[in-house]
Amino acid sequence: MSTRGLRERVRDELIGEIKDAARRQLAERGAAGLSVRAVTRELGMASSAVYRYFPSRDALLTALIVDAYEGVGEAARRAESKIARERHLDRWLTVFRAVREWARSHPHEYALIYGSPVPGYAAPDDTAAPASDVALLLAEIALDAAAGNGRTDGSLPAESGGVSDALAADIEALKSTFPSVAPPDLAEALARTPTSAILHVIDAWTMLFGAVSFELFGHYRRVIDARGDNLERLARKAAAPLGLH
Amino acid sequence: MSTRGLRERVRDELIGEIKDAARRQLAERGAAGLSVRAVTRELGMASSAVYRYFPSRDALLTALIVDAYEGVGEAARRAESKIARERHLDRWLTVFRAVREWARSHPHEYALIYGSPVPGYAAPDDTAAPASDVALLLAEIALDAAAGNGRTDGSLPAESGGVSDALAADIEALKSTFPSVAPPDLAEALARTPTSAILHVIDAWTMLFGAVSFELFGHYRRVIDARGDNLERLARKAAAPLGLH
DNA sequence: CTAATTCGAGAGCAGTGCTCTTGACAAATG
DNA sequence: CATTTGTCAAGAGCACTGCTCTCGAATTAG
Repeated sequence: MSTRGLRERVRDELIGEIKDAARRQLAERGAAGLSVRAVTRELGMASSAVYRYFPSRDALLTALIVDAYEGVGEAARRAESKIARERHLDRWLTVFRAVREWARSHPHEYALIYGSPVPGYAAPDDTAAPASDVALLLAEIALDAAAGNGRTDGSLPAESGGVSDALAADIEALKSTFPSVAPPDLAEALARTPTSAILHVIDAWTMLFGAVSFELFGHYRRVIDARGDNLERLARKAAAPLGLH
Repeated sequence: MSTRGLRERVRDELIGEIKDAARRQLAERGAAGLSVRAVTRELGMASSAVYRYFPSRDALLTALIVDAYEGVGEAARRAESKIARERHLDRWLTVFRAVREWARSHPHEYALIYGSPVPGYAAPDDTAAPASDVALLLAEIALDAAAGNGRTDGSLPAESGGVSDALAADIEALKSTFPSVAPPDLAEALARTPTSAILHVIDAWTMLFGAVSFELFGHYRRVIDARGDNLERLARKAAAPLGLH
């Protein structure tokens, strides 16, 4: 029993070491420059040994993708948790800032998840939850703010018009997927949230990563230098339609 | 004279054939799978011959990047030019739609310019103009709309607050770069445009490519299916602060 | 017509992902 | 305790990559 557990533990440890070395390589040379041979050289093992643990180079990259999603999500959540709960706008802005900071300090890992998709990478189901983490965090803050603003039902303001039937149906369908990626109370509250408010959160999520990607991928070069200031301004703009000021 | 011109013409033609073959490869296997040997196989020449025309594989990719920038820009401009000039919102929405359509029909070329940057690629100066083409088109439409709305000075409404000094200074600096990327009359009109309006255009530009990237890179999977409808809604949202309805 | 330049082809180098075989070691079974 | 079974790392090897160099052939310039 314990012997078998030990064997598995050694295996898990080695998998961890491989991933760590691969992450170092990734940070230095980028995804295209990640070589399993270089990884094994760093670890002092034969290149073929890696294939006992990862079926292919792409599989190793996929493992790093999952970790990276958890990395951004945790960074955002950790920063946001330090802000007083009733300071809703501060919490919202903190999420934007934390994502940007994580991206700037892990540029290649960020590019791995929000840049061009890896060819052989078909998003596994266990990626769904961590990938939507930041969006859910934004939704949670928006809900808290609505509740704090005296709306006893805790719901966000509804708007009419501008939303096609197909899009409205999509959001209805989305609501039914929340229980599998969010805690029950949040999922339930979101199910009661108007479609327009959920769309505003999706917009904010899109704007956040759109702006961070533009910054990291060089599209703001010779356009905007004060990119932190710009993101904060954008965050406020995205928050306004949700009643967050 | 004519002989030398002929020689150069042959050279330019071959460069074109290499790029075409490379583009085909790019469309099939993506940027990571682009191989100069495969390109030369398709053209029936030796792999080493390519290096007479492109110093490296990355240089070949860079050439494709420049072409791709021109491709989106032209697609947007061509679609927008077919809309009656006074239908400002239609022109605006058409730009959004055209960029999305181009991206969906050239996914790998889109990923090349708006996805993770190519490692050995340092944006050359001749990329600056085509890269900002879509943003300038959006700005032009916003200006036309403001002029059509009876503002005789053709300027967009100014807003106060929310813009840091550093960011405002960036936009002032940006205004001085317009003459080198935009036609004189547009550059002049933009120089007279309030900072807040220019920021709204930059936001729209960010939102457009943020949403298209999210769609193409799979982040809207299991979130939104009616992505065309969603982009149109986002386009209207981005247009509103510019007085475009 | 000759000299200089340009060009394509081929060989070759160092590197890659990945497969297969071989032999050592540990775990479970008799 | 001895034997079988399964796991593992290592090494050789294949097909491929980007890229360099050399060597003739073709073309241009003087």
